[in-house]
Amino acid sequence: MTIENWIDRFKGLSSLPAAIRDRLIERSQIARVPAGTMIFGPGKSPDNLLLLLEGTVRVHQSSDSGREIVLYRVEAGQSCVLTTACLLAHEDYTAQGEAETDVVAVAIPRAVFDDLMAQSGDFRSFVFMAYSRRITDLFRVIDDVAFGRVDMRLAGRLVTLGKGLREIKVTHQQLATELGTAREVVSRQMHEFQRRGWVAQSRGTVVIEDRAALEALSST
Amino acid sequence: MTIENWIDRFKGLSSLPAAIRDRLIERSQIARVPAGTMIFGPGKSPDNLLLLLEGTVRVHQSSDSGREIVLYRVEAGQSCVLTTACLLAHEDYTAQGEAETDVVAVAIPRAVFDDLMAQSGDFRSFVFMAYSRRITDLFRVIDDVAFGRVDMRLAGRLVTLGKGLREIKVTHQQLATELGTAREVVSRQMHEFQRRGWVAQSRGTVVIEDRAALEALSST
DNA sequence: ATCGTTCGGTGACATGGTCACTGAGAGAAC
DNA sequence: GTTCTCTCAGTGACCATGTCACCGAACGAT
Repeated sequence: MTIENWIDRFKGLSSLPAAIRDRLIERSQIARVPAGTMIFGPGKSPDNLLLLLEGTVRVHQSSDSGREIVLYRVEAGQSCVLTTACLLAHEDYTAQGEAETDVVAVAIPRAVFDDLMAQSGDFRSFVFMAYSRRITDLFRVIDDVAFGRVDMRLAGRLVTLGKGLREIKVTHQQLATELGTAREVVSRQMHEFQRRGWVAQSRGTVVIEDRAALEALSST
Repeated sequence: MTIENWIDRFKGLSSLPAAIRDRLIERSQIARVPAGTMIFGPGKSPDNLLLLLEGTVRVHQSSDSGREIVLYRVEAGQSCVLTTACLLAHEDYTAQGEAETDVVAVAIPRAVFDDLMAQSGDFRSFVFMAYSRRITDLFRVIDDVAFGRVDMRLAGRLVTLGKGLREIKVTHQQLATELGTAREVVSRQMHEFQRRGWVAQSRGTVVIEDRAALEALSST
């Protein structure tokens, strides 16, 4: 699949009529963003809707006190759609989005987005479906933070961050940010996981020794 | 203002062209819902977009363990817009909306909503503006729950629930649900507020004795 | 090899959540 | 009015989590 055929990488867009597809391809641009770039954030509202072709965007929120929490990730094949509310409503979010890896994305200008919303029911469905997904993510975060236990959440996060690999490059501080907790709390839990033989650790890396045990704990 | 002129009660809708306004009025219905009714929730996705004319809808989330947290309130002049994502994406939310008072609302059927999204840029702006507001609310909840202190949050909630009145009809359990915490925690904090002379309590009611002190604490 | 920085470990303490139980208040039933 | 019952609030003990202060180990740069 060439990069020009990017539309078919988005499930909800492949059913668009040919005329709309052509306009979309013609009026949008491919953007390449290096890892670490802040894509949107306080005082930096994006003027495009991004559809990710490669890489991931991590969206997180920082508190005044310096603690942070990861809200969700935008993966390849998904869109930064919550920013469109911001984009169209001229309102600033306190959340910020950062390229976690090098990112390749389709940038759809605001005016084109608005046209498509007007002209295509399929595009509207695509957008609302993406909204639905993100809002569900946010509900999940609220549930976890308000009612979840740190050990379960940490175990689950290790499994998903591991993506099936044995070794994860991540610091305790980064894990704390994932969960919205403090580094010391992660250190203590990781120590306990290590004691049980579920993980092995060295500076900046975690090795998963017993994925099943972590999964079991995370779904208690 | 008669109830037929409800459109002008919604800031973002009053600029709609006359033709659209007429269609909207013609194809929507006024719904009256008694206090306590569950308007949407797990397994009950609404098939209308509701615009509130009178009353308030409280949207909250329940955990498996029985604890609950209030996510936001929809007031008169606002819309239950997050449910439209659900409505159009056929996806169930875990959150539920409940009429907190008797509610009078305009019910816009799904098909009409979709037509309006296609035909009116002003309507699209209205919808995205409402989204933006709700999502900002959710970010705020996450920030509070993850990083906030309960004494500050409780003080703030007492002030807003009080709406300027001296006396609030609310139980400790209800206050706990507002904040997503446990009743005992609220009882202890209320005891402390009482000791400081900021509130007086009796069964099921709280009297605010020193609003300024509560406000000061809530914005520490 | 040394220095400076980042990362992780740890103890003491404060805050918040859970559990088990108590008694007080208010309306219903008698 | 008295009693019964149910909801609401208070409390102590304990556990989980967050904060603070500080330490040493690991690593990269020079």
